[in-house]
Amino acid sequence: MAGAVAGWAVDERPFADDVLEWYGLVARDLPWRRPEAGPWGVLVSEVMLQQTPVNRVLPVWESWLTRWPDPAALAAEPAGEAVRMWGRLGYPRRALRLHQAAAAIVERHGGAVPDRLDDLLALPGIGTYTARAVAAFAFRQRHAVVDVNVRRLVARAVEGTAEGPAAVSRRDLATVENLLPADPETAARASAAFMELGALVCVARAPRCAGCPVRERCAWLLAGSPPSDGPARRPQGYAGTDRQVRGRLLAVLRDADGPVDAELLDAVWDEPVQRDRALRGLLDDGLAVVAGPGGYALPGDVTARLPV
DNA sequence: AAAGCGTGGTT
DNA sequence: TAACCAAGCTT
Repeated sequence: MAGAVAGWAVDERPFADDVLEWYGLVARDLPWRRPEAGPWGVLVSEVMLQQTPVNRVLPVWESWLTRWPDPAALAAEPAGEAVRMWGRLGYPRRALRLHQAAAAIVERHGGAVPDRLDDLLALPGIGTYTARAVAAFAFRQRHAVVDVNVRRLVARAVEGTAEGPAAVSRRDLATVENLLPADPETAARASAAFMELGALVCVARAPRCAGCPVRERCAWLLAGSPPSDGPARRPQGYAGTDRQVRGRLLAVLRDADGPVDAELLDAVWDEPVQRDRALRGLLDDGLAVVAGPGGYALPGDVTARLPV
């Protein structure tokens, strides 16, 4: 058994074992991975991490959990406080939905984060990825947890292609589940390890294959690292979009203690049609409310001035 | 089911 | 420097 560990030939040893061994050596000590984080801490971290890098989440997560150590504490405050605490994490609708999720957890589950996949999935802002992540990481269940990192890792290591699919499919879930060890606790750890490998080594731009624990069996590397064949993803674009205007408007509301006059909002964007459309969007989404004649505020910041 | 939704670091 | 990229969800 040349090159074998404990009787495994390289291609017989489970994929997850190689990744788990690597994970044991290099895993980051992230606060939401510690047992004391609890299910609420895990849930909050997963929502904050949606489309947002770890380093930016860390300080906000700490403040959030200190102020709102359980769902009931958050649900007891106005939604606007959640939006304000969210700060500049981006996609502030997540703060609103996290507040709604906290209320739903209090109402439907007695204030305890549910441990069943379908109960998690029914919460606002919790989709396929997040529900599985919470069930696996907080409750140590065996579920395929497939995010962009895992899609890319599987595309390369298993399928031999440079890029993963844009969205999760049933087939992806099945493929990943087949890679999971049978024991739930080990499977949960493996799920974190897959994501960590995608985040630290099998990265999008310039993968660090030399330090990869599965380089000897990676289909993409064995095929000579062929470039992506599919069409290029169309760029996001941000400058000049409604998103940028919404961001500026909301920043003004967030940084104020209470209602602000419309003139303050007018100052953030010259073009009135787009500005009004963006403001209307914030109102429609519940991220802002009318606060008296010509005034606007975060939801809950409206105490003194009410619409006439 | 494709498009909308923030923000900032990296290359 | 402009483009890319980051633990997605919703409609």
